[in-house]
Amino acid sequence: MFLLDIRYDPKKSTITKWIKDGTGCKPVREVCHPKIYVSSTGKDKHELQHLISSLPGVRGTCIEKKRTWLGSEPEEVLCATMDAGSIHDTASMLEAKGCGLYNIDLDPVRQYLLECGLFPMARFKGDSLDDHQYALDYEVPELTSMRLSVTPSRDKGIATMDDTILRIALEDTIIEGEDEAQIIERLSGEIAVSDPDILFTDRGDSFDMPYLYHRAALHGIELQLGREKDILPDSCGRSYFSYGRMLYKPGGFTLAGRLHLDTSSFIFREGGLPGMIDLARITGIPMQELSRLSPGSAVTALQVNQALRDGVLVPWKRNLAEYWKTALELLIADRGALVIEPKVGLHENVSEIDFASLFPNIMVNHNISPETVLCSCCPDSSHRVPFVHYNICQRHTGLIPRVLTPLIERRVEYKKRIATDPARAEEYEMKQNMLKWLLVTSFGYMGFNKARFGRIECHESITAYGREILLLTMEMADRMGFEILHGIVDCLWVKGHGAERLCELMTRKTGIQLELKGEFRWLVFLPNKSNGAGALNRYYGVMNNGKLKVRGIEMRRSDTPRVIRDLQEAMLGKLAQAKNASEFRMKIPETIGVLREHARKLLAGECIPADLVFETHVSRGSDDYKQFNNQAAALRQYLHEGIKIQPGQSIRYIITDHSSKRYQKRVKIPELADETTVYDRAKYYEYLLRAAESILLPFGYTERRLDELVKGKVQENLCKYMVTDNF
DNA sequence: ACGGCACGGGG
DNA sequence: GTGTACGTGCCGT
Repeated sequence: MFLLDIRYDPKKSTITKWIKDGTGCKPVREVCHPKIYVSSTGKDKHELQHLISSLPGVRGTCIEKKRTWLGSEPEEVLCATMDAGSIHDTASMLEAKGCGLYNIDLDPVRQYLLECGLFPMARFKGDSLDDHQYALDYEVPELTSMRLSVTPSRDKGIATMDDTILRIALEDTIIEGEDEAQIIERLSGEIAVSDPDILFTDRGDSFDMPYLYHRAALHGIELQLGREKDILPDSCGRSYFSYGRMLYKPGGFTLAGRLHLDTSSFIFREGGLPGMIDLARITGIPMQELSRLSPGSAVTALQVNQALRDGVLVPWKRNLAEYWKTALELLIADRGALVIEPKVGLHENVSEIDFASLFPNIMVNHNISPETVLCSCCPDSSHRVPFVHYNICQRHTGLIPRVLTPLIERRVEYKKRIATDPARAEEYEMKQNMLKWLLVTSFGYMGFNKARFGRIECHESITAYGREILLLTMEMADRMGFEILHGIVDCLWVKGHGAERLCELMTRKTGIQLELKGEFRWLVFLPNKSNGAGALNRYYGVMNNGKLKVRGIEMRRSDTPRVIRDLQEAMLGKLAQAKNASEFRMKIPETIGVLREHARKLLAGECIPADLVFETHVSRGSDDYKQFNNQAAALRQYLHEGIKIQPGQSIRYIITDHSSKRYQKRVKIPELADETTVYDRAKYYEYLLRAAESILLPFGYTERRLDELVKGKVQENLCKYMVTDNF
């Protein structure tokens, strides 16, 4: 028997556990009230307890000994068992009275699991747990799954909620017909009969699910896709700022007793089902919630779980959004990682070397955690952070290292098994990849002003150690006769032979694995187009195994139309045939030929609309754009069709007349395009030249020269002359 | 010239 | 329920 899913109903204060065994999946319910904690800070404890006991929604109170911050001694605090619906009002009132409040926004499901020592996908024997949360070898239930997708009639070209359902595909079954109500009823029937554990969709929360329930409601049908009456999301989604840009998260259509998983969600894409199950087990986050989260939330969950197990309460962070760094703080934070400007141009015999999980390893090796950096118990410690000279606790291992150490070890073990257990290599690869992402995000969280267990001094300390390690590596490389071409954060590009030796030496010296990522037959670092200096993260090259590595240029961007991507791929394809630098130079004229052919096709109007589409995420609503750009024009066009795009959602458009100030003329939404739609050839040609320039700029080819070459004003042999002269 | 707007990286 | 900051290119005013 396995714990497939678990959810909380705040109205009825009940936990429902969905237990799967050989015969099916059944709900087991129990009443459960979440707990909150209150510290009295100077007031009389018993008077406060008396007051809280009398508040509405409070089921009971008691006094417990807990730590109110990492590393502090346990003290007496009040614990109130609550109706979930009353928590926020009660907390606000007590906060206004000057009380400290804890565990306020802890999900009741996670509280419950932690208290019972349970976790998603855990195995039972009878009534008792027969599993271990952090086990590496565990049994996974045999899960049955079906893929669901809905096709709307697209009456206006673009899919809308007003379209009738054209067709529903449920795994191999196609449901279609004249009568929409019948289609919906048949879907319900098919799912009830097949009774799958998982329903896979492609972005089902964004379209398929809300659309299906909306159509069902129009016919007065109460659609049920879960194993019990569905609970629909009460909000239709929200936009939020993350990763430096606006994102949009639709309301989650999670089902009762059946897992609705989106195959294009980040966690599924990166970890697949094995990675997601592994992560659900160790974080204690149920599969359906987990599939809708970012790895940062998984990291937070691990930290919160560890803190709670240590008897530490989680402070309520209620004004999370209203905090901006001051200029001084920004100055401090700015002393980030080390960057060496790349040497622009073509290079041979280059090795890329890179420290594995540098920042997580630094946090573990140097015990970096909010309560250990600048701790008050060892102010005179000789263990100091380089450059900033903070003292670090020598007596206690911090929360962050205690969370990270098992993750690092788990990943190392999975990586080992990829090699030793080829039959399950793919599964272990997905699991280790998922863990890699947790490690990557664990660093950024330290400097994140909204993180529960973040602290800017930790962030600074980590980058300080990072700088020291990279500087040491550069010194060693220099002494061994390598030329340093470029370096960034945890990675160096060095010119010379025998980089393995350098890796071995530095691994031994730092205790962190320095890996030889690859040796390049040749490598081109590209200049910044505005000032000509070496651009960080813009380069391409061919490794010894023949694989092309490309970073930063147009073809790597998600908003680049296919025509541009195709051009760059074709040009680089030619260059990739070169075995060394001199062959590379000989290949350049061929890339001009490639450009000429692509340009001819484009200017002749032979490109198909699908290849011309720009797809971007909008950061604001249609009215909030200060400038009339392509995005604003496309948004207006969507709105004209009755479609409201939320900030963070993506739009698609083709440029039809880039200089036009009229939104209907400037761009065209591809679904609305017809035979009369004509793309802006001059503009796309300009983009084509720029994309070619991105690749060839170090060799003297500017956009203008490329234009002349394409149009045939300059002879090709002249450009050959230029090339050989360039080095 | 300068501000507005969007996207990247990792293995 | 939520990673930062920054580099880069291109566009509009």
